[in-house]
Amino acid sequence: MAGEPDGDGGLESVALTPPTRVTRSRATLADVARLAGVSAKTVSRVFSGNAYVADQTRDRVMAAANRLRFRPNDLARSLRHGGVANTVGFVMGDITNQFYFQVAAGMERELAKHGITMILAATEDDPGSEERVVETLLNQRVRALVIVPIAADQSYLEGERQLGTPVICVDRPARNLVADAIVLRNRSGTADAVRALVTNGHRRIGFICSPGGLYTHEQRLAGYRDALREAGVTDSRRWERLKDVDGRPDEESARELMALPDPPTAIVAGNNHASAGVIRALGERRSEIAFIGFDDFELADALGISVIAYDTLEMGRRAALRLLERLDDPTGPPQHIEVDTHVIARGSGEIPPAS
Amino acid sequence: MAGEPDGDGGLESVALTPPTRVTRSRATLADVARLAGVSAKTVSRVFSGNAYVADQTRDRVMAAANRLRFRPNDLARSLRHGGVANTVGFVMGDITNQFYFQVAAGMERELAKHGITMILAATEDDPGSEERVVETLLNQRVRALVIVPIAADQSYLEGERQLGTPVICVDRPARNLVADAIVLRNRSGTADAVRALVTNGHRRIGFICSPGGLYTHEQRLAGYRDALREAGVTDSRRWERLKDVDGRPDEESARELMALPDPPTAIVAGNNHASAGVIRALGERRSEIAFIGFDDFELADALGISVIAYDTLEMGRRAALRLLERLDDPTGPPQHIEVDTHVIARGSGEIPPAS
DNA sequence: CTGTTAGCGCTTTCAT
DNA sequence: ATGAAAGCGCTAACAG
Repeated sequence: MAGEPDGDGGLESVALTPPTRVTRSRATLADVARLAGVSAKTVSRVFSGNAYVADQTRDRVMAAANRLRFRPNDLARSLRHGGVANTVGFVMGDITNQFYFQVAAGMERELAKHGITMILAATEDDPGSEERVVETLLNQRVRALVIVPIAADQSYLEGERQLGTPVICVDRPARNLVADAIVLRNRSGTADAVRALVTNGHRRIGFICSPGGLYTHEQRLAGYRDALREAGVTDSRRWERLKDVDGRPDEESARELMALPDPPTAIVAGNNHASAGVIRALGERRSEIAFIGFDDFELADALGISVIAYDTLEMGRRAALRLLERLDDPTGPPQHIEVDTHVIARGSGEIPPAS
Repeated sequence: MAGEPDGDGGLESVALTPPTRVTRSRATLADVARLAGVSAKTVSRVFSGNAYVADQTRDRVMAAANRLRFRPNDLARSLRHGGVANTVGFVMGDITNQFYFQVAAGMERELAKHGITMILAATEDDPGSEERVVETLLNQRVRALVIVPIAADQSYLEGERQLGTPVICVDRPARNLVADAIVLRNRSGTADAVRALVTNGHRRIGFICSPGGLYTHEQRLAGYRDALREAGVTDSRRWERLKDVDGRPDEESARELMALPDPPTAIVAGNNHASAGVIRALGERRSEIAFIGFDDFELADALGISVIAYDTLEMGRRAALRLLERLDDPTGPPQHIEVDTHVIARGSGEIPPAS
């Protein structure tokens, strides 16, 4: 029992710490202070950085800290410091959707620069779970919340906002809550694509997108209609296929359009799932019918597929920047920020109508 | 200025909330206790769930809590509870790589079932930043660490492990650290694909993959060689193109192979970047040369590209499960877990050699 | 069933 | 430049 089996004697007679505990527990500020022969506050000063500590004292503290593998406890630090952690919560929808993760990536990069870490949570696109998930994050005292709203209503967050927790919505605006929103240029972005097709001579242009009812999809549908109205096409409803309306998956919708007596000469997909469906449906006829899809995807360039693209990382970055501004100054009206979209011409969207 | 321009007046006179305080601060347990006329501990019991509290008392507490918008502070709770938070840290490499995010997704889903939240951090594939990033997480007292190792050595984590923080490595094993590892069946998975090509009559099979030096890529290369050796092909080195060896990007490597006097009749790509390069290089000749790529990708099915696939979510899930086991029982030897891979035949890999 | 006391690890006063 | 005491919000360990 006695005898210092681990040979840490020999140094400046540090018999201060108990010999050999079976489960060595983590060293605390006080442990370091004891070993260094200073007060806890001095150790605190060394680790907080911004304070006057004599170089010699600092060295002694650091030596003791390293020896004990001391690691400051951010939990305690945060608690003492107003009870707010140095974290930000991000509430995504379907966690396997890479769009959300790209947003998360953009956020993380920006937040990391400011020493803020990100806590992740997912609603799995279940409206009912949103409030519960948000609560988990709030209980962890995140400094701000970035969410992709899925519940019908975000008014439950009003109290938090008043308590000083900024809420930033991504991809869709919040409902019944004063919050900043970072969304895509959905409507005019889609209109741009349709206009390009019209310019190229197309008049019969299909629009395929499911599910309906989502903010983004509604906006894109509106953009599609805008452009066709401008072009004087009055019967565009005939070419619209929205799953919630007709209950058909996108691929089938595309086949259906192609089977019409006067099939569309061009098709626009409202998201990348719809794109996949259309591309499958087109099959060998990919070179006959023009196609543009909303959302870029891997290898789309290698395959010559034109898309309405945007910088997903940028969305996250903007969310993070807005959030940092809010932390600095919580006042001011909510901002509605649109992230730009642009049509990338890769071939499929430039196919002229077969005459 | 006055006059409620937006007309949200007229609703049920909601003057319950105090008029307008400039900075209302967050309610604490003590506040709730005071309002409910009970002790703090009783409120604590109500919110911890597992304790005997009279129904009537509970109701009174809940009423007070709701009135004050009370929200338990997990920071304080964790501090009191051994100073360990209910979080797990995940250290990814390049945060924009969707592979890592799929892993994160699988983890999140499993951890969420156990009420554990995930904190995210990225090394951006910079070996030098790994230790710093890990430190940030450890200071937040995560209960466990899941990392995609990038630094040359993980021995700096040995102390933490001894202190009871499990470390799980994903995609690559750790070096100089006792830690569980969840990796893909890289070697035999690649061999499977090459064997399928051989069975189909191919003998000249190219392998393209960059960068070299990574564990995963080395394993896959070894699998490729295994299968060719089995088939009695002795000059396979001629068909290998590894960026760190020849400094060429994958697409160029593929063109180079195709330009040989006796070009390969089949090509295997060692990761999805390499796949993109090969597909670009193949271009119109996609129907002549067989191709199989490691890593599945979006729309690969729609495009008829055969791949060596695996369940990325499963990787994350396995990491989470292993982690939960370790939390229960920190002892036991490190496990090396391989997640299965399988060849998905979609056409490109089944093209016979041109004779 | 409920309350009191003490303290988790740290930092903010205020001294010195 | 350093230290002592108090307390952030919560919960074990005891009472009662």
